[in-house]
Amino acid sequence: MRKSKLETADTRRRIVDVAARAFRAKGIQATGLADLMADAGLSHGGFYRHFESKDYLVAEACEAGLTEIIGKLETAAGDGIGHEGFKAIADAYVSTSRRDAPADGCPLAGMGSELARADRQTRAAAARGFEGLVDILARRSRHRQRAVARSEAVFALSAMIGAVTMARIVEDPDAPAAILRTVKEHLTAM
Amino acid sequence: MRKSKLETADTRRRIVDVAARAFRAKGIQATGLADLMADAGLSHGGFYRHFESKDYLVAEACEAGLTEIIGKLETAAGDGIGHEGFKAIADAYVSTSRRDAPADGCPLAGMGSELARADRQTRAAAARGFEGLVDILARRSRHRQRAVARSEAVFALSAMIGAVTMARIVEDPDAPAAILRTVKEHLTAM
DNA sequence: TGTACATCAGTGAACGCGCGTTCACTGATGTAC
DNA sequence: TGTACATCAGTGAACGCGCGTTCACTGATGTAC
Repeated sequence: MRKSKLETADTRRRIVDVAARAFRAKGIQATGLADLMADAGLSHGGFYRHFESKDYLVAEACEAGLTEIIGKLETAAGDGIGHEGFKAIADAYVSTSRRDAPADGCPLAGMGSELARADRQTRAAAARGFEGLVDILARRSRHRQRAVARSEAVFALSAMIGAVTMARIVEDPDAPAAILRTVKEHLTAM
Repeated sequence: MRKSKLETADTRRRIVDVAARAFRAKGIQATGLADLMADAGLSHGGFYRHFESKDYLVAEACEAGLTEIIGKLETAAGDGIGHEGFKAIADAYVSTSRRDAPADGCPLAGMGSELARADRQTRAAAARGFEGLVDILARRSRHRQRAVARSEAVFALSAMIGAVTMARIVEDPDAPAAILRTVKEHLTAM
């Protein structure tokens, strides 16, 4: 049953991908390894051929999810190097479609409060992702001074994360859209 | 062993209090009923004399935590009816001491991503709390028009929730304070 | 007000269940000659 | 290049554990007369 090195690497990648989606959509604790492995087309016993423990996978999945969303947002910004790009990123992040698809969204919004209690490696990955997001925003700020641009980016990103989190909690069908629209307006006016 | 109605009501209140603190600090799923009951000075078997299920307690604890934080923030605002009050609330919410004491903090920041996956009752309680927080901010806005004041409050609160969540994730000992400081500056400048 | 009985708050053992993790096994892949 | 053996990816059953929930029991409280 041994698989080739290529297949092995592919399997590992598949597990991380599936996990990155599931953790964002269902939460870290609520996602069992057996379900994860089944989604990746494997039985659960093989998990430990690829990862030392669930925690190690969590850290990698967190990193992968953040890399993915950063890529998507940069694509959304297009060649918008200036403030147009900033607005495009905010628009893409704080969107109803993203709210309704947490599996494809930002790990910081999808599993924020769980990340605060995760182990060091996972928190470090999340922190790097946060920095990355701050960066792609700051580079497109209206402000020339780096410190000011970064400061604005940290504020904007905090609002974006908070808004998407809240939009996913609120029950009333109109409320989430209202929260997202409101935050988006303030962000584009920055 | 039957207890008086007064004692019964007191026990129930104690369980909700203990739960409201534990859920914010350790997360909903990570908090077991047995631990909770032990913290309240009881054995776990008696839980179902007070609540139909864990989910019912979660909803009540969420409501209690939000009522508590709203009260604290109004106290922090003092008689600051105007914009001074707004700044005082932002200051109290986005503070290092609050970051380091999630049990006493805001449920929306402490268990945000778990709330997004909670049942209808809990999400409704969280939504009411969000509205309450928006209200105490909006009432102290610089803006006269109600709609504008509310819009500003939604944006500010989103940033506050996101900032505290992120400040709890980030590893580097200086970074959380930097995030909170940055967001606070932008909020007070609103 | 006093008595007899029903109620029920709290105890502690037990339940089934799903979790993360381990393990013996299989057989294709990788490697050494 | 071909052969013999070691490696190890994946399987599926099993592990101990802690979870939410149930239950028989206890005795003090509440209630009906």
